[in-house]
Amino acid sequence: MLIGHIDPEPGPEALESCSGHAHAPSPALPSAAELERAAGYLRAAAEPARLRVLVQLASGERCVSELADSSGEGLSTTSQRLKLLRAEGLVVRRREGKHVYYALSDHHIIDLVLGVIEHAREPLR
Amino acid sequence: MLIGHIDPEPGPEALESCSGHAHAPSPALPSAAELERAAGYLRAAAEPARLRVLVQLASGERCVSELADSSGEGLSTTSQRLKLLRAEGLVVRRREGKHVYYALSDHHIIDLVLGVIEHAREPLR
DNA sequence: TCAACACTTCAATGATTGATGAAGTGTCAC
DNA sequence: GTGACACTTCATCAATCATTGAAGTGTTGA
Repeated sequence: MLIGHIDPEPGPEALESCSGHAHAPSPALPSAAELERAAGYLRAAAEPARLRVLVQLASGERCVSELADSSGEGLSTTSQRLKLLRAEGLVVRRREGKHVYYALSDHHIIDLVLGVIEHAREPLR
Repeated sequence: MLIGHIDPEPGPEALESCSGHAHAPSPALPSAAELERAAGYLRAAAEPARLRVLVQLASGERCVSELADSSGEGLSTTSQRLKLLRAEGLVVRRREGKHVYYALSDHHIIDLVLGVIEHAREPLR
């Protein structure tokens, strides 16, 4: 499969204009703050253990000990993971009695998580 | 030392550790390999400098020195970044004379990149 | 009040990562 | 061939990160 780029071909005469900067600049290059924030989302999800938590949360909220049990790791480790995910805005927290329930913060996160998992399941390029 | 897990063996049907909350069993929890691969995609994109490269490539292919110039960093640094992105399968490489052009490998990557940037531009929760 | 429970935070440690200059590879023009 | 150019790889170093036990916080029920 090939590419579906906005600019499909580099141009017939644009073969040597590499050092000329004659390229059309990207439509709206994100600001440094936007890049930082977007990278933060990705970085938070970019670890197998945290990603697994996100996948679990995609089917509904869970409390910390449930997540700890299903991962086979300690409460401290799990709590630290959730803290990071929350700091980046991927999950939200809700206390109910002695338990604290975590859930994905919005549908964007669900899309991101399910999308990347689906991509990982596709046959290799 | 005694503070480990207190659960005796969970019965065949006792899978929840919280107060009897029954939720749908996670539809298809990804395998460890799938999680690793998906996390690899995310990790590769999860850095502002690399993400900026991906955004630039979303509007068309670029050669290494172009990307180095626009980032204000050295060729070596830029090349290492592209190598990582290529190792994770996010970009592809094409040589043409003295130049090497990089492009996003498929539309999934474009969707991922543009999606997360769009998310980062939304108002804060 | 006290004990038990469900987390959370702290601090230390080992592992991973990103940036960089120097050296190496590949291509072109002469 | 030689030199110039466009990268790529190597080796090193500083910074960041994930995990863990211990200690701390908050809630419930006796």
